[in-house]
Amino acid sequence: MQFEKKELKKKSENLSDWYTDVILKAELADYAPVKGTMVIRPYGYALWEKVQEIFNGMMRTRGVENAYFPLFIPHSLLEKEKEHVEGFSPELALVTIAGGEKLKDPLVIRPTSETIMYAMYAKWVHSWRDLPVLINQWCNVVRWEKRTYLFLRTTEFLWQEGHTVHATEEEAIDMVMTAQDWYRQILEDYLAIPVYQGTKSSTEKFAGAKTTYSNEALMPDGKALQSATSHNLGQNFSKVFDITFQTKEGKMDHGWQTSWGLSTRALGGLFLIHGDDNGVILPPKIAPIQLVIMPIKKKDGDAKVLLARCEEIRETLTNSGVRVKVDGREEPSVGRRFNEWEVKGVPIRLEIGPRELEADTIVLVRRDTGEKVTAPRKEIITSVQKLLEDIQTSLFEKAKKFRDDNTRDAVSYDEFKKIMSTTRGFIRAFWCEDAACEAAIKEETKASTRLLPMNAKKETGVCVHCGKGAVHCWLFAQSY
RNA sequence: CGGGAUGUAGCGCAGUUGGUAGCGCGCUUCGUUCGGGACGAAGAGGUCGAGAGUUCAAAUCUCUCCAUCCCGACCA
Repeated sequence: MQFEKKELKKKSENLSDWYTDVILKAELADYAPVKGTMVIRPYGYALWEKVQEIFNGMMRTRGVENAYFPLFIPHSLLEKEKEHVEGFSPELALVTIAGGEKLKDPLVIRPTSETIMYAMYAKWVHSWRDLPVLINQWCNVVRWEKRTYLFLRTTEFLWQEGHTVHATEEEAIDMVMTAQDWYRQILEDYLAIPVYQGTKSSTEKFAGAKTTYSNEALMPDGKALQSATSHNLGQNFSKVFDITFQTKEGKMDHGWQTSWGLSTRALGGLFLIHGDDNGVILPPKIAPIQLVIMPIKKKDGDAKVLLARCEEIRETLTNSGVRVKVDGREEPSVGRRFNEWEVKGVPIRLEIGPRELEADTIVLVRRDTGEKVTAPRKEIITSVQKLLEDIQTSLFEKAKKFRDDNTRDAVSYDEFKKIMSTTRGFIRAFWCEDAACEAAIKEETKASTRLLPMNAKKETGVCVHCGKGAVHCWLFAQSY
């Protein structure tokens, strides 16, 4: 519950120590008994609920409905799509004994739900009239990663996975693009995380997908975080799962499918990007508490009047849609409580004491800059709303500037290597699109292809590694 | 799965040549405080990660486990 600021690690000194420290101290999450798992504590979960609320609203505009499919998947079902099972088998958790008996067909704890959902879709889809199928589920998935990290890579994590079936490929592609746009909005407009969007190389794409679209964000240490992905599955799965339908013309066809997911990992990116030495900084649009009211009590002041004023302010702001909390605790001391809210990243602190009561003003302090302003109480709603907007915008702008400043062109391989051994960040470079070259670059520099930017024009160039002809500039970076 | 490190009060740590456990913070109670980490007084809190061995005696020495964290290969 309590913490010492002097124990708080500096973000500038050691990013990963700082990150872990801040997550624990801000009470966002805590380590759980099983290695690689974590408890998402109420304050952290509130962020996830906010993401759910926003994303559900987006999905509704396209008629995507929520449903729930089982946690257990028969291993035989997973094996149906060859690439898919190969992609996931190293990280599967299997249930081999249940009810005291050894199972003939082990149960897989879902690493993703394509197989179980599509086995069901096959039962439900017969006619073009049954299409499109537009289903999303919010759930947990398990991937037995060797190396884990709070939020960014945990053995079990929460996500949404949307799975759709369409009558035509055009419609499926349109769905994927829509999902990509939703992700851009969530990441950029709400989490204030600027992203590059584009397609994955064939080695980096989702196991079983025709095309994978990604949203890549840059972290302060110059590594890229894949923050959400959308897949055009083509007919790969519908063919093995027999999702067939009769067209208007009376012909049989396989459904055209998409799947797309956003996980709690995005929250990890949020903490990494916006935090500072004093803790996390939450963008106002996603912050569970946008403003905390701190009454400053004085021995000779009238506590009742002060607290009544705080209540009044709370009500005024709440009615205008601001998420407010009054910190009327007697202990610990004011300074310490200031720091608690700073670690938790509450965007605005409102201070009110005898001076403000006297002058009928309030003091507003920004979490991101520390800037302190006094405003007339009458203008509180506009002052607060403007400040919240400013904070939201400036967090995004700051992150975007960092991302842009750390996106570089590499013409030669020496240049490429130099960037990777110094600043890292995104590198734009020609690549021949040969997987062997990609692997060699990764081996030698740690950088992998992140994506081919959307609407990338065909150009004439030579591969930064092998010197053979190349038609596209790809984005490279070391990934999380 | 390789490499490194660490397990002693809630957290951070100390504990010498083996002698039966301590410090800081936090926690509880009372009082005075409160505009950036207040103060006083009185308290509570431990199978020293687990097991085995050596010894009159083990937090300390030996062995075997286990767990966690960090660094690499795999990944949202």
